[in-house]
Amino acid sequence: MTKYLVTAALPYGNGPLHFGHLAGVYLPADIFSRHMKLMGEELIYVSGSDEHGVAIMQNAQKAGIGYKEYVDQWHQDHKSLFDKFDIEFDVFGQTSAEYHREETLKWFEILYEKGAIEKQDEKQLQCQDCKNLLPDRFVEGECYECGYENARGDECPKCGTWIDPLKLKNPQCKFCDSKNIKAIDSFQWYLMLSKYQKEFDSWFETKSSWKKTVFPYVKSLASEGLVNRAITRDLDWGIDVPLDEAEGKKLYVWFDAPIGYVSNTKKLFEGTDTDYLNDWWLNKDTKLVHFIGKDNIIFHSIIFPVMSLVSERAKLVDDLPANQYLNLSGAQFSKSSGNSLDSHQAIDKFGSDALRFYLASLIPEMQDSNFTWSGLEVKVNNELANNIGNFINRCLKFYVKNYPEGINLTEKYDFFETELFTEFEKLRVEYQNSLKDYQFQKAIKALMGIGFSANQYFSDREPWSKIKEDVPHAEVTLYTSVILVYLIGIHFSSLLPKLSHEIRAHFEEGLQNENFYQKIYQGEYEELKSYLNSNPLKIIKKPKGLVPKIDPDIIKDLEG
RNA sequence: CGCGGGAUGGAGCAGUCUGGUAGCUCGUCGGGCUCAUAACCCGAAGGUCAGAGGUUCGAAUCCUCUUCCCGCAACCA
Repeated sequence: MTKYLVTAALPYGNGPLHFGHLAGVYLPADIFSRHMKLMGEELIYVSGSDEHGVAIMQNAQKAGIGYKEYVDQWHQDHKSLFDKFDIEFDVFGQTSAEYHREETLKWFEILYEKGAIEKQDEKQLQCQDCKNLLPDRFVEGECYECGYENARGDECPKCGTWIDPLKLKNPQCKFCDSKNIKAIDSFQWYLMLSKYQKEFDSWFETKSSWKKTVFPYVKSLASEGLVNRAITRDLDWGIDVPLDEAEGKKLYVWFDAPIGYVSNTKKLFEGTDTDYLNDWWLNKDTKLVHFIGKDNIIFHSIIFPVMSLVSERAKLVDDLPANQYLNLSGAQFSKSSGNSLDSHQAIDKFGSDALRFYLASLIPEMQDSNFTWSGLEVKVNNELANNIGNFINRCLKFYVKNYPEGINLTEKYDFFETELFTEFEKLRVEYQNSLKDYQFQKAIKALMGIGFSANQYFSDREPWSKIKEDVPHAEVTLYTSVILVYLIGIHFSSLLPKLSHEIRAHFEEGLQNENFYQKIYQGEYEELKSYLNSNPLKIIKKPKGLVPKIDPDIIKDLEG
């Protein structure tokens, strides 16, 4: 039995999450996970905070608090944002936790024993005033290619040259601004990716079906030869390198971060009979899917797979549905340049249905997409509210007004034999197949199509006039439409869980039961049929507009 | 010639792998309806698919070149 191990890139515990993170990673992974679970698949959705690295150290120092305290704050902040967005992880842990350290050390030890990790000497810059070692980003100077004065230690922003920090002219320490910098002899441990080129190539060949923003890119990188990477740093925040001669060195954040997927799974099953390795990470029936943004492709397609291959503590990734970027008004989200917005404020103002709907429609599957406030207004008001929200409202209100006790028509009418139902099934299958293929735009289109068919049916049959001259005709229309409302409610549960729940809440308890509607989600209607045979279809809650429209004035304010 | 992706009606996108009279959502215009959140339904206008060349009976779709946009190696979805 195939089971699904879904991971979402560990958010870095160093700042607020923005819509790009949500639309690119957490939302698609959440929709996918909810969908597969509803389809009856065994699936876990794993993520957690990524909490090591220099950037965190710097910002914690700036904030004047301890590292652990600092990352705990962001962990809580991210968690609460995910809650508001109805992003439902099975586990959301922390890489600063002890269980993660233990798992990471196991990986290191195995890789080290197998010769995949080697010590190499290297020159490093050290500030002679503050005594800090200065890895790439912590030194600035003059580019030796183009002469640009503020080149960073890794890349010259002007000419794009990949900088060797040792060759920078007039290097300056980013910690204390001192220019008294010397190259000293040092050493680090390297992950010897180049040793595994062959194994990597033959594995990666089998992934040609990955999307074209991923496969050709990785293939071209790999064909240039896998590059060994330093996986230790001279820092005082992180996991200690478990070697005698590595005093004062920590594992580099990018080494331990992906192991976080594994360690968080371990945490999830702690105290149960489930073995996180044999039942999940090493199970050949497990399908491993990493949801990530495009910047993360190399780690998830090359580095972590090679680590897994050698350590044999994880199977290799099966699917890598990496997304492009969601931009804000045409430019990347960036707090430092002011191109940002407060995700918490936004979700508090508009709610998860509206934002999930808009962001899902913006999931940058093949190319960068663009968030705008007016886009939110247009999308939510014109599509979700006018199509779906309005159909539910017009239908339920009319129904309750005329048939407060419900209708039972099964004696003379079979909804499941109608053309409308056939059309519904076609769209439902399209919707679900698209979700399974990570094609979220297509899925939404199919879902909207159901709303359109429903409105069309309702309008064509004019129950408002038929009810005066041909009551049975009107009854069929209303009865059918209310069934559609129920079905729409069920099928929204992966995309908009709140709205879905609110729709279902209008129906009697038996229909609200999760096991009951899950069958329907899967396209099995027997139980629904027998329910309808013996019960009138009754609305138990006074209908009201479920999808409130967004006030254009609020949007104007936000854009102003 | 560093690498990868992209360029399709006013806007946002699908179609490109597996060539055969250009499709979807929104917007616009005209009509209908009044159950409903000024919502819904019907119809119309509007593009020759970044540019040039080539292959072909036929190309948005394959090939070549050009232009422009985005991203790119280790903090950043």
